[in-house]
Amino acid sequence: MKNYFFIMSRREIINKQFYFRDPAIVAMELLGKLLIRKINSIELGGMIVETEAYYGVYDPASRAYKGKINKISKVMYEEGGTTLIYMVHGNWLFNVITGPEGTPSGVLIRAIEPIIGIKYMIKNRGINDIKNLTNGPGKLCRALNIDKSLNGCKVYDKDSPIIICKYVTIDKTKIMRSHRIGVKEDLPIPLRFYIKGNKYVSKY
DNA sequence: CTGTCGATCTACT
DNA sequence: GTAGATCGACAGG
Repeated sequence: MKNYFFIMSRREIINKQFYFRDPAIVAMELLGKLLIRKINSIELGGMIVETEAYYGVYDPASRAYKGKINKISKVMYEEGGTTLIYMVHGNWLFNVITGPEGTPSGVLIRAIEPIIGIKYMIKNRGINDIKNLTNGPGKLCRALNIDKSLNGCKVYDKDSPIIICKYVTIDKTKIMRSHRIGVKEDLPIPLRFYIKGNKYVSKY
């Protein structure tokens, strides 16, 4: 745990207003932030290196495209900074809601770089390969022991089991964007953001 | 690359 | 009750 004191000295939870903005802006600015999962007294976490933005009702790839039709799309209407977790293809995916209450948009966290509690993540994932620990949306949920019981948490609340903190600032020239992965019908603008050259990004 | 396994929800029998 | 769909992961060739 070589950077432990550095990390702790930097720890500062991002305020609620951060999430009350356009999902693409939030997705971009979440790169380089620290995602921390608290389980009793232990902590697991890492730096966010890949995200995707989703625009509620205007977005055919969004679960809220057809309105408040199920549990997932209802959570999307909650206020910014709320967690949204749902199952796809047998994997939990972790999202953070953006915008004020009533605007169904959010950011999918696709990959993190493991930093805190790596040995516990190895245990949760059942593999030793560090670079494959959290380089995918389903993988990072398993590594951090995230499931639907964590739906509706506030990532800006210090007592929440999942929080997001300031960490490092990513140089604009290192922020790359592309089209989203796995969606059948994407919007014309690229909404996937990732850190150039980071080896924990899921693809490319 | 290709197929299989996967947990949950929806929409029909 | 169960088939079908879904923003993945993995093993195998």
